[in-house]
Amino acid sequence: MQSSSAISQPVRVRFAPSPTGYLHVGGLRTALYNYLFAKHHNGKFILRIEDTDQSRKVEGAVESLISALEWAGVHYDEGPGKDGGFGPYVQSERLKTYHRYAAQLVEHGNAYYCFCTQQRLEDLRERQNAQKISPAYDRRCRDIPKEEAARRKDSGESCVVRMKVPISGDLTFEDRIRGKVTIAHKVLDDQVLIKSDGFPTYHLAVVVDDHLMQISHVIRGEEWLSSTPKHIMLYRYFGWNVPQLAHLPLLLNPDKSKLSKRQGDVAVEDYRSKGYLKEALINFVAFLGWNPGDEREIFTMDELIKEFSLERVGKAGAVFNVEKLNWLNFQHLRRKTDSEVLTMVKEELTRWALDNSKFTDDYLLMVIGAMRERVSFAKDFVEKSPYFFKPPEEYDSDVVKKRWKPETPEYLKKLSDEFSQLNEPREDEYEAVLHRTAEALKVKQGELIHPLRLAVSGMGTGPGLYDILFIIGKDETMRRIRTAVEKLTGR
RNA sequence: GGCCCUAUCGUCUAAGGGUUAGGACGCCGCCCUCUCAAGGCGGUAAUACGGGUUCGAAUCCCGUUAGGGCUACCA
Repeated sequence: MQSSSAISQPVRVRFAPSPTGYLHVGGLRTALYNYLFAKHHNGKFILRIEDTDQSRKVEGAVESLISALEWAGVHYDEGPGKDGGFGPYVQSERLKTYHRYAAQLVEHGNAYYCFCTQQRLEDLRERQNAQKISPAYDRRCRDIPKEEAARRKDSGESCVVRMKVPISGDLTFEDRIRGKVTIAHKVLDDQVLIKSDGFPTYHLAVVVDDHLMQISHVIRGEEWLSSTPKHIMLYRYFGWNVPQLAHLPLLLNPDKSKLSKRQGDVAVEDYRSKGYLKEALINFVAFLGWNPGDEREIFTMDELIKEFSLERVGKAGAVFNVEKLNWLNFQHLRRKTDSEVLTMVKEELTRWALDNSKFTDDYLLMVIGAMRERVSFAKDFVEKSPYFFKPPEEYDSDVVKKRWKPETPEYLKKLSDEFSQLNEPREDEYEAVLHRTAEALKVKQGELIHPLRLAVSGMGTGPGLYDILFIIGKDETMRRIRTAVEKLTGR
């Protein structure tokens, strides 16, 4: 159906969400694939709002959709607020257009007015279910003479527009991901195109808009695969070229059901607020159903644009697995420059209501250097090593049990005395002193290192002890030793 | 129920007739080491099942099973 000239047609793709709430991670992936495909081919990525269902409209949903996309770096070239000559990009603002094309369909005998009440339709469906036959419209209004239908419509009788589906035969189309798909006409319903409230259904609006907006490739979720034949039929009725089609596999819960709330977070905003990097989320979501064909795993947006192709998109649904997302977050976080991390750590300190101004950039940079290899999230700098920002308030009881012995206070006091002799010591000077002290005490270094770590940090894990001491400084070290000895002696 | 789609380690996936079925996450072990990480090395674990086609099948065909989607005046 596509002539060879269609190949040189500029690439124009769209993401067309309904404004019914937040942006779902599945939606993010669909948007991302469209975006990557567009950018890879120097094409345009268009955002279109499909708000044809008045009852599901949610206030503020468009704004939250756009802000999530922008945050993720999936920027649209055309869409609400960015007219590229094909607007408006909100379907509720295009009602007249849909009516015009629906009228054309009726005119040509490819659609008809249907006056059946919703009550009759319900009864019909009930009867069909009882008889165990597939529920479908019985086409009662299909053969009402045009003049009569027009008269009834003009007299104000409530009606919808339905498309005429051929009774027999079948329809085959080519999907870029799934290959040939065939469906028999007889299992297709005479789909409603214009609802009685005057709004179009998805099926009419999507075809009209994709054509008018010169969409070259329709890349969308698999849930649309079974209604695609109806869309193709409409393209044919209108005499339009069908865009290339690509139906993406779905994103799944761990139990393989369709990804949903209840089983974890599904909103992009949830991941954003949990501290995930957009780079990680994008990288992760891109790999749910696509891979570059080699063993590289860490990709930036630009690299994804460079490598992306529909040919390498898989067919099977993919489980959204947070473990791997966490690992990717770690990978992307460690690729950030120190100054980028610095900005993030400052934000975290503010969030934790810790006095930001108390710490110089140089100080924070030292903390970052010490913790970089140990954190997956920016918030970990504060959560995993709070001792860089305030003295320990308590001491890990397991570590106390294991490392704090009756003679420990005496050792630490001795160490503290030795430290007091030092003048702005560096890491290796602390180390040398500890080494000497251990020898003098005739104990192994571990007898000092572990309790000292506990005393200054309250915990048993973290960066090298001497790094910690250097960062918090001599005075603070001695202060913390004193406090620990007081609190942990004679428990 | 009907129609459509899908099926490789627990998870994401590579291998599009010939491989010891590869990589990554996770998990386990070892090395490194003051702890925890990071890093290095190693291990665990898969072609849903049954038939064909073929010298040869994860790969092609058919069936079964399982999962998913659709079946609205929702998208």
